[in-house]
Formats: sequence, C-alpha cells, structure tokens
Amino acid sequence: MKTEILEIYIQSVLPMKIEIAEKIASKFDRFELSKNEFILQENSISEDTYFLESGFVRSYTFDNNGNEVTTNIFSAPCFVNDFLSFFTQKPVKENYQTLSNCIFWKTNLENVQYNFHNIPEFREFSRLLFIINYYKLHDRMLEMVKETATSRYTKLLEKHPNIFQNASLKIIASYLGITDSSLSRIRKEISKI
Amino acid sequence: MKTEILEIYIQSVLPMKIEIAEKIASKFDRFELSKNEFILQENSISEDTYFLESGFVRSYTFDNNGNEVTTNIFSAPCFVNDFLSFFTQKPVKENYQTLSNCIFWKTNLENVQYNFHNIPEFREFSRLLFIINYYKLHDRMLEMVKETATSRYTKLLEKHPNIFQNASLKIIASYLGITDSSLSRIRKEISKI
DNA sequence: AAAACTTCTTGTCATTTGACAAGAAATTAA
DNA sequence: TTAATTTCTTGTCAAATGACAAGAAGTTTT
Repeated sequence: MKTEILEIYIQSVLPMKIEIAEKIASKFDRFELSKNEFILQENSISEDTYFLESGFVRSYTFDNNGNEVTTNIFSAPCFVNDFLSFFTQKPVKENYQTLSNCIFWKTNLENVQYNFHNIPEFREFSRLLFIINYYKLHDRMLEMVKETATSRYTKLLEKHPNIFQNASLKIIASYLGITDSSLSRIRKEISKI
Repeated sequence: MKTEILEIYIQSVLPMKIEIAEKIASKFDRFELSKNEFILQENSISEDTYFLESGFVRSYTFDNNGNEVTTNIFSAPCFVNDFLSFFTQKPVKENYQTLSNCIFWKTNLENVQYNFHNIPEFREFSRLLFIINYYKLHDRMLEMVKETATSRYTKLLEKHPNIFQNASLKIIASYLGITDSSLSRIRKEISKI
C-alpha cells in the first residue's frame, strides 16, 4: 500500500527532499476502520500517532449532565493525535470515533522519537504540525468567544461543507457549543433568507 | 542577573542535568517592563521568545464591534509566546500587554534553532512546552463549551486568585467570554451565598 | 411492509446574557 | 483637595439559548 498521500501531506506542511519524506512515511502502517469505530477510547493510552488518509473522525467527551460534547472534527488528510497521551503516556481523556469508513496510517512513539532526534526535517515538521494544530484550536476558542452561534454555524458550513454529510446535526451542534434544537432554529432562520 | 528562576522552570517542565539547563538559560537576556507596556503588538513580527519571571501579562484582540477581547492571561513563571509568529515569522494577530511591572528574559529564533537542533533535551523540553500550552488552551475551549459563565468565573477565582489583583473585571469578563455587566451580576449572585 | 429506532424540527416557557444608560465607587491627574 | 477619568454596579428591556416534550421525517431492523 502506498504512502503517497502521507508524503504529499508531509510536504505540504514542510517542503523537504522526497527521499526524506519517503523515509519518514516508510515507518507508518496502513489500516482501515469502518464507520462508528474507535481509534482511541477514554482512559486508554495512545500507543500510536495516526494519519487520516481518507474519511472523517470526531473526538468527544461528556458534559456535567452526561451529554456528549464533540471536541473536534477531523477531515482527511490530516493527523489525528492525542498529543498529551501519546507523548507523555498518560490516559486519553476523550473518545476518538470514525464518522465514516476511514483509511489510517499509524506509527509508534519509538519511531517518532527516533525520527525526532535523528532527522532535522522531521523535527521542523513536527513543530509546524503542533503550531498548526495549536492555531486551529486558538481560532476555534476565539470563535466561541467572539462570534454568535449563527456565525459559527455558517463559517463551519463554508469551511467544511463535507462534514455535514458525515456528522449528525446533534454532533455538529455540540461541536458548536449549542443544543441540537437551537441549531435547528438557526438553520430555519438562515433558510428564510 | 541570574537565570536561576528560568532554570528552575525549565527543570519543572523536563528534568535534565543542571549544566544543560544552565546552557539553555545562558542564551536569554533579561529586561523589565512597567505596567501597561507591550511586548508584542498586532502586525509586528515576534523576533524573540519570552520567559516571564515575575508579573502578569495578557494578550488581546478585538471583536466585530471593536471591543477588546482578552485571549489569554499569563501569570509568572511561564513562557509568553506567539508560536505562530515566532516560528513562521508571520505577523502577530494579537497584542501582548503587561498587567503589572514585569521581569522578562528573551532569546531569539537563531538561538532557539541552534538549541533545538543541537541539544536533545531542549527539543524534548520545547515539545513538552507546546503540549502543556496546547492542553491549557484545550481545557479553556472545553470550559467555554461545557461550563456556565458562573462556573468559569469561580474556577478562575480558585486557580488564579492573584490575577484578580492585576486585571480589571472588564479584562477578566472578556477572558471569560461575557460582558462586564454580566460578570458584575454573577459576582453579586455569588456573594449572596 | 411493518415496527423500532434515530434524527430533526417545533412549541412553550424559563434562564442567561447582551445592549445601553445612569449612577456609585475607586483611581489618577491637575 | 478638587477635578477628571476609569472601573464597577445596577436598572430596564430585548435577544439568544436551554430544557423539556411532542411530533414529523428519515433509517434501520425484523
């Protein structure tokens, strides 16, 4: 199975010699999951780091009333990681579940550590990947503070329309920080225009 | 001027040989700012990375109505960084302002790059620092989604009571994602109990 | 096809929060 | 000390959102 898409993704984060991207990608193993399966569950420890080649994944936890709260929605191609658990080997606090059939590539901490300390390009790549993820989260947090629920919804619709084919409105509502009935009303309002 | 506090902080993130922590710290230069000065302003480029030895700093931007929104409050000892700008040399999107007199230590990208590629402990340290910051942000975002404004307020009061001596309620309100009048009402409610 | 289940929408009402304005309290400047 | 400025509180009213329940629409199972 070819690691081509992974290599292209690596190059899109940090351009480097093809041979190096190939070397990094060569340590990854391919696997598939069908819809509604888990890659990581609460309280387990993340043994691997995952690249999502195709499909959709979400992470979720529970609020104080036991309702699911979707914390992130991943749309391929991207890395799906629980950084804290993977690098510190502490338990995962969320559940990572596929929203569709998915193709993944995984590699373990040993491989990552070897590359991190032996391939300068990989170090730079990892750092950039962190930064990208950090700023996605930062933007999302800012959106929660600055924007109305309506504007958060329309922005998601613009940026990731394909998510709506794979996640229920309940999941999307909890990702936006509102209830499903509020989202339903917002959609009704918008459709009037 | 002694880098002792910086060394202790580095060791608290990742324990390492004293000589290595000293070597890392030796590349930092001390400076002071008084209250209400800026370390980074919108649209500038972050030339340095900063360690806050004592004092309080906040970062802020503006919402669609031109109101200040406090995005983060930093309480020494900690690093104060705009990762995106510092590592990619793109413009800063927020303002970083002191809330009190502060003692900082700074070092530039060249030094960081040298250490990152030549001191394995520094690489591990940087990665952990990223992870810590990522999860602080993650927790804050989750709080915005899961908790009520009242509970966000009481949690901040418990965790960082000293922030209240250095930031106005307007600043704290915008950090909590509410208006200052709402915060005032929440405080009134709580004081009744 | 019928039954069971899930998802989505809608109604009602309560609660939270915001917008705006006025005044009190505290801080800073003259 | 007085004046000016900023910060904080409070009142009023409107808007956004949640909680809960019922029903419609769509899917899956039998």
